[in-house]
Amino acid sequence: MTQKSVSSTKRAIHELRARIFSGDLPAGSDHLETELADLLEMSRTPVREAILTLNGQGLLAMRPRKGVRILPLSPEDMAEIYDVLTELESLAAEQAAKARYDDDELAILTRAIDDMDAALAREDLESWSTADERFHHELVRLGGNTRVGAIVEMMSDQVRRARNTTLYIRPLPIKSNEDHRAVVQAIRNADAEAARRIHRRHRSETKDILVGLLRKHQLRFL
Amino acid sequence: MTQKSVSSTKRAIHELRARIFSGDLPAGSDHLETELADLLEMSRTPVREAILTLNGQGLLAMRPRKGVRILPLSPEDMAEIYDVLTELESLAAEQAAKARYDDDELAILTRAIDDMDAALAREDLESWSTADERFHHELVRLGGNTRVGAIVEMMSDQVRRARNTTLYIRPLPIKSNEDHRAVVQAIRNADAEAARRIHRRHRSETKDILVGLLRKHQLRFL
DNA sequence: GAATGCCCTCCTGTATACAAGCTGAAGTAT
DNA sequence: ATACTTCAGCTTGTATACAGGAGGGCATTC
Repeated sequence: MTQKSVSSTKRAIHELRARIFSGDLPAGSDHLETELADLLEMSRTPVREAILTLNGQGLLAMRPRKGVRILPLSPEDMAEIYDVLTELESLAAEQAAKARYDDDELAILTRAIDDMDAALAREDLESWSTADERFHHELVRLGGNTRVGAIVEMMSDQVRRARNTTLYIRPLPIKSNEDHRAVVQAIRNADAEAARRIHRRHRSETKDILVGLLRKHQLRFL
Repeated sequence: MTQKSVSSTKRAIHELRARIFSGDLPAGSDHLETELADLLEMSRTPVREAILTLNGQGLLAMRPRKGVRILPLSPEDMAEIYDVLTELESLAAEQAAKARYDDDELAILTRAIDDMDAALAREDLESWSTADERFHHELVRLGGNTRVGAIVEMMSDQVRRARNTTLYIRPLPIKSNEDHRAVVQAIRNADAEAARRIHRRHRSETKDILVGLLRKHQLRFL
């Protein structure tokens, strides 16, 4: 059973990611390789490979002899990441508009928007959040640049914890869907410049809100 | 001598990178872990860790049982990467302008520009290329966003081989420095919008030239 | 001659062994 | 009391052992 259906390394990556996002492995905490190996019930080797991978994705840092540190997120980190997301997602919006997708292909976007509306009506922030994430993810996919996709995913992972925290202290994102609809409309009209501009402003505003929130609530490290 | 001054894993990463860039490990070629371990005169473990790292950086792909493939670069890849570079570097230019650096701090940029001029006068393309790289790297550094820095470096690495190839078939980049100077001037004037716009156009033009070149010369995989 | 199936090789994934050097603590000297 | 030194333990980095299974080649059959 040396090679099972899914490799231990992959399991380690997924398990560790899940535990980081859930706060099970809290931001700022240190963990020895052996500790994590015991936790995941496997040897150090696949754990080490997972650590190396997650290190490359900016989720943790390897600090020789002090264990791996689950990287905390400061307001400055949040600002950096949202600046990257702003640039790359608005590029994606522009490219999606140029690709001239038909309504069928844009249906996932409008469905995500509808889901967000529904979730907001129920004040179900979890659902709103996942639908919002779906919208942005799908937008990037339609942009068609696989590198942009990979980078955006990585950056989204890095802010995931903070996103969950701010979700309940941020103002209700009621205006958000106006922007989303406008972006989709611009894409539908093949108005690349508008798609870019609108999405850019949208993301930029989100950044200001979230970073402001972290600063205001003194959430220095999430 | 289990832990020497610099770890085997780091050596493996650097050696492999160097050999990939030099073409010693050619694009598209496959290599078994054992083969690379023999080549670098170390055991499979650090080689494997290096492979994992470089895989995360998009330089090679792990293909179970077929060895690691040194990833070739298609014109489409080139286009993707330059689109990312265009967005993120122009963000950096914008931010650098907002940071209000004084002439001393911008000196590295102007020096890089002068070096490019000098290299061009001698038709020394190698030197021009390294100076150009210095300019872009420094611009990103002045932008102050560490994530942008990391991503740009990663993307630059991915196109490094192709860059070297196109260097000798592309038109002499004589107009390039006009743009570079204009960007620096905009940063000096704290004109963030201009810095962004000029650098954006500059990068976008470079993209068109290089991607066009690859297509024209049928360099499908570099 | 082509197709199918079986077998063997060999590569990879994982566990384990091991040594080296850092860290922190304890003890000593000033 | 503070600073310096030494020592022991522990973590990590690296090597190695090992098994499972995939892929390719060869043989057999139609």
